[in-house]
Amino acid sequence: MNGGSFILMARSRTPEKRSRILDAAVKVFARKGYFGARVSDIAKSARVADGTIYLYFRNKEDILVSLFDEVMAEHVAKGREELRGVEGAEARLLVIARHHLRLLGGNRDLAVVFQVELRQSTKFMERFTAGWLQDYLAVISEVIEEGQGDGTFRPDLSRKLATKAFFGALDEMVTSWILSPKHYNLVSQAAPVVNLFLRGAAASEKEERTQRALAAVGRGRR
Amino acid sequence: MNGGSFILMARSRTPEKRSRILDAAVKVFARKGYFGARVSDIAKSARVADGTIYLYFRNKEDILVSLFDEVMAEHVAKGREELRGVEGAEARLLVIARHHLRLLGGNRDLAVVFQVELRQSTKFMERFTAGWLQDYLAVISEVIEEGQGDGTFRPDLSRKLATKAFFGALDEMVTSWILSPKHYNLVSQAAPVVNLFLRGAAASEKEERTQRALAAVGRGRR
Amino acid sequence: MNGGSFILMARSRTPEKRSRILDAAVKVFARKGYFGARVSDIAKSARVADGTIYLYFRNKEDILVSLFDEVMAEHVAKGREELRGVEGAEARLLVIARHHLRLLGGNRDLAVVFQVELRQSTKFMERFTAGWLQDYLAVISEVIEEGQGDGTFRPDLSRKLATKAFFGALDEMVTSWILSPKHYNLVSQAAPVVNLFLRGAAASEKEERTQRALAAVGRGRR
Amino acid sequence: MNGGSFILMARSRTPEKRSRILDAAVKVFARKGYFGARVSDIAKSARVADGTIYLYFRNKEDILVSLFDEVMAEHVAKGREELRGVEGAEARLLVIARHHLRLLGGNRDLAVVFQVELRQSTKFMERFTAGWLQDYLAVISEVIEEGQGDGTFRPDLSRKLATKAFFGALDEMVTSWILSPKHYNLVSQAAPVVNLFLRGAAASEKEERTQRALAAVGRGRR
DNA sequence: AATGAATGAGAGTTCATTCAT
DNA sequence: AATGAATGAACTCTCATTCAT
Repeated sequence: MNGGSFILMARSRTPEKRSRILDAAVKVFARKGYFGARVSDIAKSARVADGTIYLYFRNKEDILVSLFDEVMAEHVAKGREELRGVEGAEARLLVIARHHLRLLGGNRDLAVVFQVELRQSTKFMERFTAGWLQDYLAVISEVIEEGQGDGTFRPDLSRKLATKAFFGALDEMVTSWILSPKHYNLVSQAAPVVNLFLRGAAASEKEERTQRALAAVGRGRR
Repeated sequence: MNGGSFILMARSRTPEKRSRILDAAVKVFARKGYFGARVSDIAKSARVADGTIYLYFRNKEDILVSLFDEVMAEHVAKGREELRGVEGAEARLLVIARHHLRLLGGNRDLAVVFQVELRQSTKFMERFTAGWLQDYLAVISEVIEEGQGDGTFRPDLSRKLATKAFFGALDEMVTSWILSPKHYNLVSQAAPVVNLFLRGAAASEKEERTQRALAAVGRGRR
Repeated sequence: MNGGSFILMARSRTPEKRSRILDAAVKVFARKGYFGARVSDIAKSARVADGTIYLYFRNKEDILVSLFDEVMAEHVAKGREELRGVEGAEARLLVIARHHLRLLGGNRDLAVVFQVELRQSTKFMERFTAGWLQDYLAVISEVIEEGQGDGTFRPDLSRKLATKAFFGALDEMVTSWILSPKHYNLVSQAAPVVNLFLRGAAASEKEERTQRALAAVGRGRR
Repeated sequence: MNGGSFILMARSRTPEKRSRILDAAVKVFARKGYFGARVSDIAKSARVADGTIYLYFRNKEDILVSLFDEVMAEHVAKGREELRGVEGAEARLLVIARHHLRLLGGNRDLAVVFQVELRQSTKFMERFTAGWLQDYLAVISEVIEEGQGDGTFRPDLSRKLATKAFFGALDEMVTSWILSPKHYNLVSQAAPVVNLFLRGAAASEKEERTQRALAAVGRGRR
């Protein structure tokens, strides 16, 4: 016998349906925003009844929070995994940057939800900060500490500040990418961002001298 | 003669009342979030009737947008002013950073609205991006261009990317400050952020050698 | 088997509930007027929640319009039915008059809604006129045409004008009945109205002579 | 001293301003309907301040009621005047019909207000019925009585019913004219309406015989 | 008398959540 | 477990009316 039975079966809660709801939620939240999205929109998009949502999630907010928690859990786990095989603070920062930009650059809707919708309110923000972001920043912070420990990074650098600056730079790459009408590859920005973070924007003294000379010549020519 | 006019005048619409509403809105939006805030909350906080709000603003959204536009207009104008008296790309970046962090570090509620509430939805974000943020980033970008022009900054640097990274770093300082329970001085982070942006996190080669030596000694001691 | 189905079914939208809302609306509109009636009044009277109304109707206006459309659809259909079995323009006019006065004379609330509330604004009026009234007048017009065709009615009569006059007379009977505190039988006016419409108010010449004589005698007596 | 004084004069309430408000009200009520019209719309159209309206009228409803009362007072007075010089019930009915259709046919906005807006609600309707309509119908009724007295009108006619039918016919002419996109002359319908009212729609017996003969010939030909 | 800014009650509508089936 | 009709709290915005000037 197959699915067509006369006997009513208590179909059990399937994790597949749960995922369908979360996937639908990403789409709907990305298009309409958290407050603009109706639970019934998500239900329709997931092809379930409105009430079914509440068998899997406590309420609308729980959908967003679960979405975030689950994506982050996997993301952080995979990140630690990738990091395991890599030596050196600089290389590790690059891994982190690539990992970060790959996740969001690969799914615009998810990126919108993470960059925009999750920052809806201080309530979410605090949850975000107290939870995964803390973990996330801790990973970066550890790498920087390691770099300072082995002399790769400047010892006079506030670890906290550097961590925030690095994260902030990555974050802005994503936000900017979301809002840009152009469809460029986000991951390709990983290396340049890390390079800038490591070497800084200023020319080295030697470079600077060369540069100035060239600039002078350039001015002379005109 | 001033107040004593021959012309009979009804109570007139005062700009003072408008400001009172905007100030109240900052407070209320910061505490409850844009969607959580009721127009009547703002009215109560501004000590006006609900309907009065609509004499000064088209609707709730217009309050948030006006708030943002007006603060930004003043902020950008003052910023350009400050920049006028300063020479050199590095010094100018510092001015920008201090200006940015001073504005938001001086008014936590305003900072919350700018960092969190204005990013409510892609609708606001796009308005934000298409408008003031563009101007804002343009100012940074010009300074970087200038720095590259006179040899202060590395010539191999994507100006766009550097601009985003710089803004992203500053932005993250503010967000982090908002969400931190500690009440540290935000402006004091301007110099370190600019320093990191200019010099990078990596130790210079000379430093690196010294560092490694010290690190080796350190390890030996334990 | 009927009610006991194998298919699981949630509480389903019943047409019965829709009717209950329409019935309630007639009552409430009649008592308070369209603008004076609150949607919540209708909901309460129909013993449903406010929101339920919106499962069956797009908005408040749609209640009134649906009410009208549905009553008219049935009324016109039944009218055509009744007319089918009747021969002769005069008899047919009587059928129309009785049908019209029976509908409204049998339900004072409905009559109020039709005579008063539906004429709220030119918006409704135009809808009314462009739609059902057109049909309604067309039926009358056809009967008059028929009467003129077979010589029963005067050939020198503007069909349009006669139609309007007949409808106007009926309409006024209803309006007057609504506003009268007396509870007389409205249908009983059908025959006199039709008689007046057919024979006119003026005495025939023969009658007139008799009448004048009698009148003269009457005056002499006093 | 003239109007141009430095001293503030208590400009006295001018009847001219009152009329301006009433004229404006007719326009605005006609275009937007009573409920759709805002007091401020009327004020703007009358070129006075919102508050000024309340120096001349108790409230919004009072504007409509005053409008109606004043127009009717003049209309009825003029009507009685016109009637004074006319002898005979038939001629008098014609005078009434022409007078009625002239008033409303000469001012579409006023007609809209009278035919549509004044029938907003049973509240207005009752006021209308209890007041001027009563007077108005009384005039018609008297003429009919007179006609019955002198043998011009059929004695077996319910005076009340005939009055309503006559008024209803006229009323429908106006309503129909308002809603028609065509701009025909309303007064020209007075004579045909009165003729129909007096002679009826039915062919006289003699006519009927002729008619039938002609009809038979007509059918034969085809 | 005139003004028009200010008031605040009020109502239509939406939608997260519940629960009978 | 799944459904989706039903619920009703909640909120924005409008506008008649008031009243300080």
